[in-house]
Amino acid sequence: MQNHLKKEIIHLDGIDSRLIELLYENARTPVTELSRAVGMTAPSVNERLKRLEEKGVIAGYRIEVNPTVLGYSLIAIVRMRPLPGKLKALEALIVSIPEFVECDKVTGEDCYIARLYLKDISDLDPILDRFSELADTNTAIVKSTPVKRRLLV
Amino acid sequence: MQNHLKKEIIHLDGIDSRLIELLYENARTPVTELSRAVGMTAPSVNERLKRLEEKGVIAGYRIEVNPTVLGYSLIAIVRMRPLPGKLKALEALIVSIPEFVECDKVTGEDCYIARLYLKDISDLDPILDRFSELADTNTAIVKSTPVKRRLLV
DNA sequence: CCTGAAATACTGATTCT
DNA sequence: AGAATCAGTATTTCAGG
Repeated sequence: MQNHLKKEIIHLDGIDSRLIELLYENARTPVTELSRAVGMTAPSVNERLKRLEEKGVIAGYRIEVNPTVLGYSLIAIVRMRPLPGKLKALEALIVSIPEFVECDKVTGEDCYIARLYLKDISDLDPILDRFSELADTNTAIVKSTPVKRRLLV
Repeated sequence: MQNHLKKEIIHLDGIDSRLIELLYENARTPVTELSRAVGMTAPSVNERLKRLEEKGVIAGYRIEVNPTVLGYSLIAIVRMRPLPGKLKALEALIVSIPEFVECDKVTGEDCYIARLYLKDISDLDPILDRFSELADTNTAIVKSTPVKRRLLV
């Protein structure tokens, strides 16, 4: 017997996949337009969306904000290895700085890998200085993004 | 005279910021509801949204899909350094594999940093094997995500 | 999953400040 | 220029099958 605690995997049919694709392109697409695209009525599509939300496939509807337009012209990837006893403090500091827009805790030598948005390269050092007592850091500047965050499948 | 080619920085007032916040929480919020939240009429809010789209602040409306529910229970961060003469081929291979949902080209020793979704740890080696002639790779498994991709500001 | 109808939301032209 | 009002369409959301 399989483990049914939290491990149920959802399988999407062709119509669900298409709906997800369409909504990834434009999450504000009206249900009536979606329904035309998949050859169904609006209430049916609405039900499917509700189901996809309930099952957790659709975790949310978000806007994508372009940080460049707001003056954040640089992205850095910062890897951090906490100094002895500083792990909790390190993580708390990362979380508290809004310019860190994402951070993963990982296996291996580096403990944290974070994505940092900057208005200017001169903003980098003041931020990294705040970590000098907490971690060894290694910073790489993003030159381009060959794959922009995309939908799996 | 300032440079007006591509470098104009947009400044948001309080209402724009609030609209962006609300739409980040739920990009399908009806304009009428947004208008109630910010104390304006629906057409005014609609104009603001159009302006934010035109200026490029709002780059798009997306859904957030939960990969775990679809069976992708592991995330890996893969750093890659191309072997001599293999840079183009390496980038092309990364782009061609849908499980790489994001990839940045960066300064420093590692040339690429990519995010890889996996159904199972046993799927890792077959994918990395495809890179054996193209790059030295370094893989870290994500244990947790202290900061989930969030809005700047 | 569909039909049909009621409630709600969107869109634009126009006016006002 | 940006915001309000109002009227005409379009969309969403239930009911019932």
